[in-house]
Amino acid sequence: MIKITLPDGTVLEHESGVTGLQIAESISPRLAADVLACGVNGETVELNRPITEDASLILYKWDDEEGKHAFWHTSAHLMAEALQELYPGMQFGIGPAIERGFYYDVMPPEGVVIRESDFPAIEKKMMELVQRKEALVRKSISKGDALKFFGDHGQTYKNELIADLEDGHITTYTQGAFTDLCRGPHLMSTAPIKAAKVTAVSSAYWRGDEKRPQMTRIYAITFPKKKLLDEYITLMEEAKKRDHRRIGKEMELFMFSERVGKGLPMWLPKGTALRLRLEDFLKKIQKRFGYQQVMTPHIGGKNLYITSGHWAHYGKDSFRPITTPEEGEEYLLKPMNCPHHCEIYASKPRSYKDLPLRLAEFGTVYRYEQSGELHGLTRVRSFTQDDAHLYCRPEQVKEEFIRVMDIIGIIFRALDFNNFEAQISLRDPNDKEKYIGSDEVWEQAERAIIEACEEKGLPTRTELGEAAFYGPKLDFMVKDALGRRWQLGTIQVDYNLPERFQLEYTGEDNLKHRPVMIHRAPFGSMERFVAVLIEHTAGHFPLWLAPDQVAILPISEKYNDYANRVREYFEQQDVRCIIDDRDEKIGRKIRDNEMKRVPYMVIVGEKEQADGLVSVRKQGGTELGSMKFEDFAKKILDEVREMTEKY
RNA sequence: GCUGUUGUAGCUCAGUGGUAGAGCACUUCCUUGGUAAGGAAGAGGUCACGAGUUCAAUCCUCGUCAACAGCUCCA
Repeated sequence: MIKITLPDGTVLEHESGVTGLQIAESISPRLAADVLACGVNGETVELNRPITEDASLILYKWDDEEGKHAFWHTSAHLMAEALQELYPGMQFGIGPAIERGFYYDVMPPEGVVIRESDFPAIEKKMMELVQRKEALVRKSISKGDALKFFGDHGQTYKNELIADLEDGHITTYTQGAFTDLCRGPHLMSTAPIKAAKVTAVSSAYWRGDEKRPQMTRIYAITFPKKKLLDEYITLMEEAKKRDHRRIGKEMELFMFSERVGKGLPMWLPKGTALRLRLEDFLKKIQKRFGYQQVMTPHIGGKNLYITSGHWAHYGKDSFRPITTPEEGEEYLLKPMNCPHHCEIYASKPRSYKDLPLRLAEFGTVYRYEQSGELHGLTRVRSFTQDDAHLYCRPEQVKEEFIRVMDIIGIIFRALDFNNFEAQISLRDPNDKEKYIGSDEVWEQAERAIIEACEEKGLPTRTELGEAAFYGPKLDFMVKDALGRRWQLGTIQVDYNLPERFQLEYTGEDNLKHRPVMIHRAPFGSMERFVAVLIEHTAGHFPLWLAPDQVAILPISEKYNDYANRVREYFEQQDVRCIIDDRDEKIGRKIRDNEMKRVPYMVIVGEKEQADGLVSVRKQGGTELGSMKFEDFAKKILDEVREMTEKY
């Protein structure tokens, strides 16, 4: 007999060789029907894998990540089986489960291109195969046999994978006529898959390497119930409606022009006003935290970037240098603000008493992003960083770092970004060539970040190889409407630029010392931040940011005069309002996008006019009753003050 | 940058080898008194741009530009 410990601490006794499924059956038939996979001593395995020793057991259902993962991983095999039947000679790469669904990288036979129009056939074939309720059979196989088997089937990509695997640890899974190299885990059979949708096709480099062949990547998602698929489709449609590119156009926040150039956004009046409110908000906070605003030019001499190391690192892939009538004179559009700020630091002798020196600038920078990377406002070629550089003594690094985390915390709280992730980005220890600076300073910088996060108790994820070339960073990531991750706030510790710019301060000991530099941008860039904010709020901005705060609707043209009087008062009080006063066109604008995202609507008619009132509704329809329009304006201003001043 | 898809009215999109359509928005008129409206009429387009094939190209072919999805990249 062996002991099986369940997550709630219950210990069950079972015969050795018992399976997860049998244990589920012994608990309840309902559970046995729902369970998809199980975790044995922390390893996710199939339900029919015999358990032969004392173990902790978790039964995973659809609602568990592990359950979904096994479900979608099995679905990837199912799709591959379908593709194998539909396209004989298809070669397979890898087919993992992802956050939402799964994909399979395939190399179609010569001349075959898979298009969106082929999706229904693939879905149909998958559902047809499911009817056979095929079991997934796991088999350990020797490296030699594996190479021979997949070689015989013309699967060169699989063999490339096998070549990297260790003999004795190779397993395959077979369902029906399809056998795949795979570690698992899987469902016991394809039977629970009740609905499938192929969602996209695109290409992907084999093993993520630009120099290797491009394979066809087919994305799909499956569900244990048809209803869940319908819900998913609805959800995706809803998400599309929140796309910042769409809302930005509707609300007239920003635009692009082919003639200006791709990736070069232009802020329209309403978008500009919104952005300026965000900037003012941050400026106020920064002032409190001891920052000083500076302003620097949009270009800098080429030598500046040779000094900083950016020319060597990015020069080739940047906007080309600007030349002048002067022979040999070259300027670069600034791709970041740090070198300019370093020159400000170096402009006069600094004492330890001057530190930390905090220089802030809403600095517009220009980067020649690959054309395929451009995406709405989230990835552009000109953008404004809410940048600042802190120059401090080495022993001040941690405290300064923590103070920046506090600022980011304030911003994220004020805008209700709760679902962010903090990521510590370190350098790739196997590719030190990519980075500048000695091991010693890198370790120092990495330690400062890790310790600061620990001290603040911030849960983080660590990514190797994601650091900037001059230093490690802490990034705050937020997801957009479609679940794509974007980096917003960033804090970077840098021992290298002070070195390259020979920055110094005089210490208490009257000797010269080198300051440490912290780069930081709580929003990241105004463009990206506003984009994510739009998707986060679906364009329903909080009152203090909303382009228009109140929509005024006269009940008929007779009350236009009164409505206009109300509007004038609101405008005097800096309450942003929009009025629908077009003669006899009652309610036209209301329906229109111009007004539908306005937080408050006031209705004015006979009884309001008589008593100097407005009837107030909140967006969405909640009636708030009537009140004096002066009182309502005050209420709005109070509400705004409350939102911004508590931070 | 790579692979694939797309580009038709302000917006969302349909369509055809013989010079173009819908819904919403817009303009005008009508209706509408507690409301995030309704009716009628009208106005809007070098069918992204350039070249080729053709008697004839918005449609077919090639190129350019831009957008979208994914990959690679992201100071």
